[in-house]
Amino acid sequence: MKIEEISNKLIEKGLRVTPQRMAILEAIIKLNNHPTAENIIEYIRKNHPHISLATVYKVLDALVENSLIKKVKTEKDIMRYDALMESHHHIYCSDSDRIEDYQDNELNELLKKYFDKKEIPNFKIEDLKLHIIGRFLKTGKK
Amino acid sequence: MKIEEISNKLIEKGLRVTPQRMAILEAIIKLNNHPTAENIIEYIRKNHPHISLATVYKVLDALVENSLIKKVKTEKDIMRYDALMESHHHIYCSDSDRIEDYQDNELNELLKKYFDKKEIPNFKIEDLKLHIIGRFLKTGKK
DNA sequence: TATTAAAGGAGAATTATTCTTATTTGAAAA
DNA sequence: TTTTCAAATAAGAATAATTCTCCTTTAATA
Ligand SMILES: [Mn+2]
Ligand SMILES: [Mn+2]
Ligand SMILES: [Zn+2]
Ligand SMILES: [Zn+2]
Repeated sequence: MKIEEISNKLIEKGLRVTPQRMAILEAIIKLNNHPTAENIIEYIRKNHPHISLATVYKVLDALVENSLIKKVKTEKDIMRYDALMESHHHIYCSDSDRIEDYQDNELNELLKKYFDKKEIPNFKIEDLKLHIIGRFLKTGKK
Repeated sequence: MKIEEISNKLIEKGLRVTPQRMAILEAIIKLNNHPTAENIIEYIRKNHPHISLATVYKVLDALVENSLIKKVKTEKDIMRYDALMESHHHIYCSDSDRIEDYQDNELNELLKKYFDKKEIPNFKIEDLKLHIIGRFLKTGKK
């Protein structure tokens, strides 16, 4: 992803392009593995050592608010963020904090078809996210 | 659920039966809608006004540790708990904090069959939880 | 009833996040 | 280009959910 593509994302949403926003959005995209605010700050400080914690949190909120990133659900007291905006699923490792994306159109269609047929009374489905929980096998660990 | 059933759950796990544990486990079962620690304390204080916050958190941990309750994933900085231990899915309301259980064996079998066929490389699935996100319709609101 | 490891209570500490307020800055307008 | 100013950032204080520490109480066993 080029730097210009990142600033275009901000411009499209009517957000001012600032070095902080560029760095944070770039960090989430580059880090790629559902980083925490802490992970993002650590990454950014290499090139941008003076960024403020409060700015990071405010920028993250603004990016979520403007649909440039998403929050990831966890059962920990730490928020994680995701730059992949297409609706997708997650693989959760049950003995570490690793979270991987899982994109599978066949599954999406299977689910869509299922809930077209079997409606939930008084409920309008907007999104379906499967949490796939289990263990990564040690062979050839990523 | 009778009071004796609740103490039996504790005894089966080798946990000592204390009034605090009874009250907390009963609260989660009775409240039924994925309460927060705060919700639980508020409920319990009616009959048990002197329980300590620290105790509530410690008991919740012990109950999770011993598989008597589960943590519920949210994208908020507040933990929620669930007394329904069978593997099940959740309906998340996108404009409130409401979370409802969704139990559907047909869906479970569909998913199981799907992932028996389509394996994820180097990954052993232990559980599948669908997050159904959307809106409850106002008609006959619960 | 006595014993004792386990559990609870109280309040301080921690920590992720939010707030406040002064300062700076991106970008539109002149 | 310079001016303007709403919007954004920095810094540190505040907040709030949760955890910790340390002392007291108690459930279960003998
Ligand atoms: Mn918090
Ligand atoms: Mn917290
Ligand atoms: Zn993702
Ligand atoms: Zn549930």
